[in-house]
Amino acid sequence: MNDCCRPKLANASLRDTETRRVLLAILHDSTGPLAIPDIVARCHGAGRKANKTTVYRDLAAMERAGIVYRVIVSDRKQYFELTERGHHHHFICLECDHVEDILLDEFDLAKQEAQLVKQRGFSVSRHSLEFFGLCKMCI
Amino acid sequence: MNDCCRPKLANASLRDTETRRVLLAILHDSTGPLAIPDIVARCHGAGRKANKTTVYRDLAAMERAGIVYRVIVSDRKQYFELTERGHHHHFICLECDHVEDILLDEFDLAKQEAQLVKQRGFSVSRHSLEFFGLCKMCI
DNA sequence: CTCTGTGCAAACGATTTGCATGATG
DNA sequence: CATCATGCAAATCGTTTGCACAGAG
Repeated sequence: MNDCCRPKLANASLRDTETRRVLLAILHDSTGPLAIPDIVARCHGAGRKANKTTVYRDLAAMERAGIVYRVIVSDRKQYFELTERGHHHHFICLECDHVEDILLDEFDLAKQEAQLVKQRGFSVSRHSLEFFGLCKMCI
Repeated sequence: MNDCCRPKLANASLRDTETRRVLLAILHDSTGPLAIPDIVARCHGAGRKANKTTVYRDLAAMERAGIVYRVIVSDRKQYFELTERGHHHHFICLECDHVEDILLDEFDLAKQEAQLVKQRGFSVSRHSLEFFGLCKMCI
């Protein structure tokens, strides 16, 4: 069932372990980015009693390999999602911390980035756009 | 010198204390949002040996009063800036964590927000847009 | 004088690190 | 069987809380 992950790991010269396969399956089944404590819980729920340290290290390794993406969202927790989901933005509920994907046209953000490079001398590698508010459950 | 802060505190029915005046002066002198550990250090540097707990509480109180704004930027640290700086966006250096203000036209972000409300049923109260990369010092 | 602000120590929660053991390729 | 992955305990670091004392209005 999780066999679809094997090539991803192999391509990245990462060893094929049960924990990594479960992690990828969890991210695959999610409709939005997940925080690590949550991922650890789901891991245990799925019958894989992985240690949190391992989860942190595996996600970091898979991020280095480009398989997962670290989402810089709100304070205090880091979220992860599958890179294959592609670039998009997020809506974050201020009440329950739920994070949901938002797909937008990239309007003139790219142009703005180019301008930053020219005018301020930064090297801009990516951007993130988040909307904050209350989700349907919390309104 | 910090007397300019007094009316702000009074208007918010917050007591006029040395720590609060120093905090406002520090934020006033900064060209971008500051993280609390940094603010505490600057506080001590300015001769006000305020306890970090007090700094956390004062900034929270001033945020409640609308005087300062809590910036949701990267992970693990919360940043603050003066509300009077107005709405803008940020550039964050991935190397040194330096945060700098970015002024952009609000292009169609407002329109996008309205769409979110209509299409997804969220209540959106604000957004944040950040650009990540390397600052001039770190390139 | 009363209520709010402050300091200190301890608690918390996410994340990281060191080290010994286990499994993969 | 060499190398990489894992588990466990302890350390870090930003942040929060409880409680007693001090200062502003």
